[in-house]
Amino acid sequence: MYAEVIVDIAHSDVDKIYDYACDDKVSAGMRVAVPFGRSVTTGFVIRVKERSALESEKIKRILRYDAEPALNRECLELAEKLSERYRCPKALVLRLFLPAEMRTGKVGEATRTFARLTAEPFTISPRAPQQQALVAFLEENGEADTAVLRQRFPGALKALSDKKILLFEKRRVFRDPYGGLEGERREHVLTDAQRTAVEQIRGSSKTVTLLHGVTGSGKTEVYLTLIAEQLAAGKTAIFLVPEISLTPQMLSQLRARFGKSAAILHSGLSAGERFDEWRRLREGSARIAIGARSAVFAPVENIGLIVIDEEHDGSYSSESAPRYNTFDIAHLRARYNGCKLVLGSATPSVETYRRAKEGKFGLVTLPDRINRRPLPEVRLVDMRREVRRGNPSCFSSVLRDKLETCLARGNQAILFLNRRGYSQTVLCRDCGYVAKCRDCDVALTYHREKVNGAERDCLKCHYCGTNYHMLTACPECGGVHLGYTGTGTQKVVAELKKLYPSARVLRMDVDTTSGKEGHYKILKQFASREADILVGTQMVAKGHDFPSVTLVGILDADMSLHFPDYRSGERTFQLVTQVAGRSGRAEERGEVVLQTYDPDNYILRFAAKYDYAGFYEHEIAVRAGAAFPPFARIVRVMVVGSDEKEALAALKEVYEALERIYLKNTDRFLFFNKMHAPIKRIRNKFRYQVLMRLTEGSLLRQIYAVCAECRYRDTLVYVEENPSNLS
DNA sequence: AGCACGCCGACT
DNA sequence: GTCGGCGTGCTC
Repeated sequence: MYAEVIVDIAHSDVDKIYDYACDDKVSAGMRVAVPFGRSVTTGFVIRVKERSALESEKIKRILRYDAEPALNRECLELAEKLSERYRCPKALVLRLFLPAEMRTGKVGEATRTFARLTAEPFTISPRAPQQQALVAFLEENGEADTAVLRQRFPGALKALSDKKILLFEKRRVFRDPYGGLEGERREHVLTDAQRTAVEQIRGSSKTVTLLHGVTGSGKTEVYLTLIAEQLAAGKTAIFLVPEISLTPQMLSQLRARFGKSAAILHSGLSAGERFDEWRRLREGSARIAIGARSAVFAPVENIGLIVIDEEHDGSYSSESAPRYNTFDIAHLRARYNGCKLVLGSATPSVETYRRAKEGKFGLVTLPDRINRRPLPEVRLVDMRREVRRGNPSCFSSVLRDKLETCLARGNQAILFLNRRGYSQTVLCRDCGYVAKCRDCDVALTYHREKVNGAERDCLKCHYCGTNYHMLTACPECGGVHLGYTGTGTQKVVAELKKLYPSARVLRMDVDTTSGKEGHYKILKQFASREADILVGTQMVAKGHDFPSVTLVGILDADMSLHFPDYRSGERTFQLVTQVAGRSGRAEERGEVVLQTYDPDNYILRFAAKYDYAGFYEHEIAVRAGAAFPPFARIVRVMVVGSDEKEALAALKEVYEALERIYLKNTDRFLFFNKMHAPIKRIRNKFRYQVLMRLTEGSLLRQIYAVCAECRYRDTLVYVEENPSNLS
């Protein structure tokens, strides 16, 4: 027998099939160890065959193989498609299907030792109550984990073991990442609207259905009902959420509902736990995979439903090779399994909503919050008038009034500002110098933090993370008149403390949420009312449910509006709607103050009225008029390298190859040019781009092929489709 | 990815 | 004369 093997080396030179001799126990999908060159490598069997076309003296033998296949038929076919589609080595795609722990081999199977009583007769001294108790415990339970026994009956375990009264057995166990996270089981009563939604999705003839429900409309209950149905029918399910939504509350809710049939794959797990969750799915003892983007590759078979919650969320696109899109993978898997794919959002992406309106996707709507609770009222505040009235602070007088009322009533408030640090930039008022990072073409942000009670200030690069000492004088002209522009979350907190010394303020941004449970700690503190005001960046906008929050302040709604990106309007609408949705989720009606320098902006106007349909109609007309996606495709080829000369050579080569495509197909191009990337350098790597706008996608294959050909020692060339970030 | 082979510069 | 630089090419 011969096995066709892909070696687990992510390099295009070795991205081909190698034949190895093997015995008949080897099957497709298995991981194998093979001699390769003069070393031994891991590989994946993609096919087994009777004979090989190669001369037999060239063929080596498989050294070792796993007991059972790690990858099923579906994974192998999907991997093949994806490596074609993204023009990347098959090894790179195959890795997506396996937990990283499996490759590094650092994690083994966990074992526990279980003890039971011997069948031989024995007696125990009445003077040893611990030993008596342990024996009684085992008589009742049959057997028990020695770790438990050691803890409950200290000392007795060793004594009984020495007397040969106990028999031990070592067994493989799955690590349980939820230690004590049992959550309480509760009734799941659907509202009429939810029941109708469930029926509509169930009855739809379409593979993909968009569940468009306003914030607080109870979409999660709809997903869970549909998932439970599939489990009852003996099928499996995949439930995808943005990483940040995997809060302990959500996990315990899922655990309470689905018990151990749910496997949760998230970044907070230890390597061993993640590995075991993956194995429980592969072996079928867990049948729902819940997790962020990468869980779309979960090793489940016979899928009955795939859900992508918060469908519009940017975290569903992979930022590193292979740059896959979660929806594409989910769609392929749904079609392979003949099951439904549900996309849920209060603010669907324009692209998704368009496909739903055109009838390509089913469309199901939850127009009201649960129990018809009203959405919070949004007040647009014109910050230009505040400035004219002599209020230079980042809080309008309206916001201050409402904050005072909110605090006086014992409620909580959330203030949202999408900029971390204290001030955005530091500049010299004498010569105009702006502090910049040494390794990036980026202005530094001023940070002022309390560390162990002492104020510490520094300059931080938000692209590479480097810290610099704060300036005392301008390095260019020696001037000492330094100025600060742009307010960040740290400054907001400082101002709040000045205005309301007794208010307890928490800050949530990447600087306060380090560590694997960083988010959770802050959210828990706020939920248990250890603080009155939560100040944060966009991470405060996502799906949290704080019943006491009755006021949301959006300090600078224009920030994301003026990003040089065709999706900035869409993103602003989503952000404003999502963060506004945090207000008034319980009995008391919520309020939102939306501060802007552009109060007539249509995006903000529609967001203030929660008018998604209005926003969509306007936005789609703008996109059609300007020939932007979904009416065109933006393709950016990035050339990134630390050697400027080599990067430029790569740019020249790839540009010339792309130009040949362009010249043959000018009718399909709306734009074609090469240039510096807007940020010319990040982490000391020079960045260039070829930017294209195409009328349709048929040339993409050629573009990917051209980039795959362009190989340099130290320069990366890659393709981005409709990039969400053009920096 | 490794690792060998192979062809040109400064050294005991 | 040799040691060693890393460009090029191969691994079933």
